Amino acid sequence: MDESANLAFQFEPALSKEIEEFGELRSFKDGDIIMDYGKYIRMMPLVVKGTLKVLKKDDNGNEILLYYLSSNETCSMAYSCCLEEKKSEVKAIAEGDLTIVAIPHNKLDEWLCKYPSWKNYIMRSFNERFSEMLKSIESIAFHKLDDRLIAYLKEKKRLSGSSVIKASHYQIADELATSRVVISRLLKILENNGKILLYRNEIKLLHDFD
Amino acid sequence: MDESANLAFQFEPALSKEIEEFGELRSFKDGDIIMDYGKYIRMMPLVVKGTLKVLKKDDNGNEILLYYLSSNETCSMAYSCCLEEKKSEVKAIAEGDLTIVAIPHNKLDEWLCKYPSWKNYIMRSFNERFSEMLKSIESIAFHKLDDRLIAYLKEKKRLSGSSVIKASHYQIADELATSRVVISRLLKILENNGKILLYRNEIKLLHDFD
DNA sequence: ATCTGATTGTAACCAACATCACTTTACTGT
DNA sequence: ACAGTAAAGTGATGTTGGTTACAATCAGAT
Repeated sequence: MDESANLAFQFEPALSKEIEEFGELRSFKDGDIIMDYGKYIRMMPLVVKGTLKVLKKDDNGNEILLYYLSSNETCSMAYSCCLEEKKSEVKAIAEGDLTIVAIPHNKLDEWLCKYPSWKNYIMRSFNERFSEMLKSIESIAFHKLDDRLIAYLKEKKRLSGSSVIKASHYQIADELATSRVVISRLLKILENNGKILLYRNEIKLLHDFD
Repeated sequence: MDESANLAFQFEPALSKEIEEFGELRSFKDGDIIMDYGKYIRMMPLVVKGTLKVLKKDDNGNEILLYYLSSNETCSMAYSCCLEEKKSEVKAIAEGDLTIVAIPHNKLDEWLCKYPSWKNYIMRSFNERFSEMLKSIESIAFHKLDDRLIAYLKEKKRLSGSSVIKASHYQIADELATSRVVISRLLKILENNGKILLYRNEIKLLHDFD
């Protein structure tokens, strides 16, 4: 289990060994669903490589982006769900190629007391997720759509490492919980201001994209 | 430490004893600040009696309500902050009379492995807070202000156990991150529809308040 | 009793965004 | 090359909620 080596660095050797032994390395392709609404979760995913997108849907079927998980991060929601054998309240989708280590649920609790580095990792994850959710709330409650769109594009750039973002206006609208028409309009304004270039299923961020 | 007896029921006896020994019972009055932005948190509050209001403020000074904590609940944010000696990202205010048990931060980690009931309590708390935050995001992102106002009034009723809500329009506006004028308008509509009665600093929910 | 400040009511106006309707463009498979 | 489909552009129009401004009302202090 070579690829998980980058995960290992932050864990004590004995734990790394256990992760190698009990964790299952799994690969996914763009759009594959790792967690889904109402489904039970029996393993906790640690992201080794790639990006995992976490979404929340309401009763009317509207979906909104909660946060992205990248290398070495994990989904705290999954953790709680695993422990209590609860159904998932969120959906997690692979964004591009994705590799995770699936930790079986019975190990989670065991390791918590056995390995301080695991406990710290879990606690830090909880904390990071809270922060992300707070940012999310702040963004939705206080910022206008154009700001949120810019923040969204920046985040995409950061995660992909590329200033070319591959997504349709429709997908973006979905993740920001608005309509395609609105996104098209705002993107067009950004293009007119010389911030981006628009292509089909592709947005190129220009140099002075702040 | 008599009043914490209601907390005790869910913990194993040995832990209850430790809570009695190391926890400090504290009382607050309406409006007292238990946690504040940027301040370090050196103890974790368990709510014994009353209600604790948890808020988040953005850079521009806008504040929004995250959730309420009532009896036997605790603030997971505080937990993470305590562990890592981090500054608080949220503010917690007493809503009416409030009694808490303050758990010193050095015990948190110790008990986690020592007492399974403590670990379960903490994990359940994390989970509940995540759910609350998800609800909050859902509410802000997908529901219109009138729905959110109704939900807010219902929650107030649930927490206080009374269908008379004591709050000014201004306070409500603050917690829903909008302006006083807007809240006054919506409340007046509810009154005209026979759902509520308005008084100064007081709102009476009528029977068919759905 | 009167003054003062906080609270509430209300009208008018505006910006942001949603929604609808339709056109144009770009890609895909045959 | 052409049809079919998905994506994107764009105008018109309605709704929600934010803002400003001002009047009316109430409660507590002097």
